[in-house]
Order: sequence, then C-alpha cells, then structure tokens
Amino acid sequence: MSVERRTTRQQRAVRSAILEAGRPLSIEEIHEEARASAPTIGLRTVYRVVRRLEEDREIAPVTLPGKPNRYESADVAATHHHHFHCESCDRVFDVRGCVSRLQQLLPTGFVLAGHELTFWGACEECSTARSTDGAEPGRSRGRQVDRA
Amino acid sequence: MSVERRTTRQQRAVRSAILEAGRPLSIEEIHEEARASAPTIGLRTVYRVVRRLEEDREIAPVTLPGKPNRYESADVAATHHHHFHCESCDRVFDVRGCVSRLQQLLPTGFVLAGHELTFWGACEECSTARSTDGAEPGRSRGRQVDRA
DNA sequence: CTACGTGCAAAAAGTTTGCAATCGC
DNA sequence: GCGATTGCAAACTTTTTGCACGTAG
Repeated sequence: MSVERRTTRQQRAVRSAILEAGRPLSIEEIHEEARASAPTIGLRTVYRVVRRLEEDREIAPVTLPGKPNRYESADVAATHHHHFHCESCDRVFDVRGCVSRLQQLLPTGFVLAGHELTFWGACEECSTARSTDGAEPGRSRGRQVDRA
Repeated sequence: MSVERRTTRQQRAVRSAILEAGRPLSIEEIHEEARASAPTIGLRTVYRVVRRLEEDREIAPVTLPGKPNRYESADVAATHHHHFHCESCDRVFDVRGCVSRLQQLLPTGFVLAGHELTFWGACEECSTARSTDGAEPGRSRGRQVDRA
C-alpha cells in the first residue's frame, strides 16, 4: 500500500531552498540554490521533488502573469498575501496585507472565489542601486524583505 | 519608404472581433470569432494581424496568471480596470474600478510601477446556470457584462 | 505586381519522462 | 541487496514563427 519514502540529500536541498528563501522561487532559482548543498542535482530531480512537496502540501504554487510558476512555503501561502515582481532582477517578493471590499467591484451575479494582486516595479536593492551608481543587484541571494 | 498597407477581409475580421467583443479575447477566441466573417482564416494570420494591431496601438495585451495573453481594445485598456476569469467557461471579463492606497502595502524602498488585480470565480451566466439546472453556458457568444 | 494569407513544419520555452546507474535503508 | 531515487538527454506541450507558394488588393 504505502510507498516507501527515502530521504536524500537532494530532497533536503530542494525543501530547505524553498522553505528558507523567504520569497517565492522559480524552478531555476530552486535549482541554483539546491546546488549549494547538492552540487550534482539535476533539473529532473528538482521538478520531481517540487511536485511531491506540492502534493504533500508542504509548498504552494504562485502563479504570476506571463511567468512560469514559483513556489513558496505552504505556511506562508496560508496567510493571505500578494506578490511584487521586480522587473530589474526578476525576483518575486511577498507583500503582506490586502485590500478590502473587492466583491463590490464585480458586476451583479458574479461569484468571487479568489483574487490575486500582483505588483511590479523595482525592489529596494534595485531601486537603490540604480539611483546611486547603476550597479545591478541581479543575482544576489534573495532574502526576506517585509516591513511591519 | 512607407510600407504599403492593404486592407483585407481577414484583417477586418480580426480587428472587429477584438474591438467589438467587450471583453479580452484569447488568440483562439479571436480565431473562432474571425472565422464568422472570414471562414478560411488560419491561426498564422490571426497571430500576425494581432501583432500588427498591437504595434499600431489599436489593441493591448492582457496578461493573466498561468494563461496565454488575451487582447482588448486599446481604448478600453487606457481606462484603468481589472479582470475577472470565469473558471467555468474560461472567459475573461473587464471589471471597472480599482482599489486605493496600494503603495502603502509595499515594503520601504520598493518603487511601484504598476499592478494587476485578477479575480476568479463564476461569471453571471455560469453561476446562474449551475444554481438552476447545471446547464453549461460555455461557448456562448461573449457579451459586455458590466454594471454601473 | 507585390503585399497578404495559408498550411505545415518546426522553433522557443517550460515541463515531464525513459532508463541505466546509484545509493538509502 | 533491493528498489526507490537520481541525472542526462530526449520527448512533450503549448504558443508562436519561418517558409514556399497561391491569392488578391
């Protein structure tokens, strides 16, 4: 019945990459991050582990307009929030809070099941870099950026 | 110098399909709609005409999470609004109005360039159909659904 | 007379899979 | 040792484009 589950270095690498990122990661970002602790890990494995984590409800997909899915901790996803896409470094950040009275925007008869609010622009690092000397934060390690 | 421009039946079919739909259409929807007035039109032509209309700023792309682009009249796009995706019939409708004070949701230092608010659920036709007898509005001709 | 339209094949981009070698347990 | 797991390359999907040739403004 139950499928045997083995815990491998690769699985741990993928899991912690996502859970500790503090922001939604794309498959490629997960791959890069996971290579730090499992240098030989291939895309094949990243996709499979991500899928399994998703099935196990440990992580949740984040869909953005025009972009492939990203993934974040299911715990984070459970708290209603939205996303900011930095057009400069292509990273995505969580944005706490939301707006109210959305249903009233809809035409009569429409049943609201959910919504997604996506912001875009420049993240703190990129806007700072550009206004000072034009350096590209680009590939720097993502960190949690959130304020009270 | 100037490029000769010929007006063909196919071009007119694509243009009016989009401009008169009253909601954003996918390439496939445009294709279907255009076939009504230009029965032999191929997908290749739809893509090319849509691109040209986009370059000429007659229409504007609408990007939704996880979906291919749709297109709507540039005039409509010029008025700030958002979109509702019906999960039942897969059509997208315009939603007038917006919410305020968005910048204050962002972390300090983030520069906001734009945002997109996408709703999903059941449109009027689909929610009505399901609550009465379960009929599928599905492929019915799209019409403007908007209220004051 | 050329720009335009068409069908088809195949490129991009992203994701998934076949299968032999590997390595937890 | 056994079989789940891995990793590379290749297959797949979906959307978009290049080409060669016929059509039509």
